Amino acid sequence: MPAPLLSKHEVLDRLMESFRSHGYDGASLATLSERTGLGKSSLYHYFPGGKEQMALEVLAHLSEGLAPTFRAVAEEPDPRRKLDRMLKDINALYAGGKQACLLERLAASVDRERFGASLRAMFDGWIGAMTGIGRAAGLSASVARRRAESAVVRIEGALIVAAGTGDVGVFRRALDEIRTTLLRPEAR
Amino acid sequence: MPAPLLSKHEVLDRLMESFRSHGYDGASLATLSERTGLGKSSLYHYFPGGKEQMALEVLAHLSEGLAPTFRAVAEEPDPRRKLDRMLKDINALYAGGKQACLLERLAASVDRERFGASLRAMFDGWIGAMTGIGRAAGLSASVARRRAESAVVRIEGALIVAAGTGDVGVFRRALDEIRTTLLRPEAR
DNA sequence: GTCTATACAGTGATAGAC
DNA sequence: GTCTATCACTGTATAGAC
Repeated sequence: MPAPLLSKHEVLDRLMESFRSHGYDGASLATLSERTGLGKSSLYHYFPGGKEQMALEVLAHLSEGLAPTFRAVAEEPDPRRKLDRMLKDINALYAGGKQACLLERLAASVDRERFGASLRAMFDGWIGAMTGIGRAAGLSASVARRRAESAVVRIEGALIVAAGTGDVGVFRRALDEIRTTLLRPEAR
Repeated sequence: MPAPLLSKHEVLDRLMESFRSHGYDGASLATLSERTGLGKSSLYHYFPGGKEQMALEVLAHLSEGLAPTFRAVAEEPDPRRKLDRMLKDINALYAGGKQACLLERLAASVDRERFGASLRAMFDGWIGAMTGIGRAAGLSASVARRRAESAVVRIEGALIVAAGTGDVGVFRRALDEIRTTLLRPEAR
């Protein structure tokens, strides 16, 4: 979208990075301007709705960025490899537990109500994708769904605890736990 | 501490409530002043260090508020009842999943580095208390500790996902999962 | 499209009267 | 101890030149 420096893709990447590291309330237009290299005016040219619109578009951008992972997971026939692919991409997305989650940052913001619908859609899509992995492994719908929800819960929680304790090992152990439990056969 | 209206205990309660609902960055001195009924000057009279000091003292206040629970859990002889007591108090603290966690809010703030040591101590204390429950049930130190960490991770994550999806059922299910798995005998 | 300049409310924080 | 008034600054957001 800008003729000159950055593509819209790159701009959204940098905005996302800013929101993730500073939080939505903590990211000022000054930081956003600095990180993107765009003046405040240019920022408003692209996002007339201000910070709120930026966050909304960043959410959509993240959703698009996640699509290839979800697609690859859906197309991979082997359940075990579905899960490995998902966990690998998640580990990369959060830089091994060092990077915060955009969804959490927005869910904790003062404008959270404005993001409600988008956040819900993102969480549901994510849990849905994890549910699909369990289903492919032969789990019942209810168990697959319950475990998927638990997996997403652990990932979000691990990021918090890792940040709070300064120990990214928490995140690694959470992923390991998911790896060894998500597809475990149901007891009967 | 104030001769007139509110005790320091009550002031800290209200500050905590403000930080939890608005986030650290989202809670302005104006809101803090309104919620406590204290003018900004009075606020600075009690907390010369400003917002940062308020958050630090609120953390200490929370720690004191949690002490009775931890003590009761430690003194209760039956492991099962230890756990039930802990989960009951946690459920109350977070209002069944409707209230955010102060630790998360501070860990996500722009001033997070200033809270680092206190946050780490709080998380460690919490995980330690949960570990004690597992130990009392005969679990090995390593398993008890791993499960305790996982429990705290789930609680934090469930609060995020519950807020993001608008479904407090997530929180209830997370507590249920902890109730049924934390003390499970180790496989051999 | 991007720049400089700026409006104006709100921010954290302080001073001094009472 | 609390008030009113105010500080310097940053916040989001716009206007208008180029």
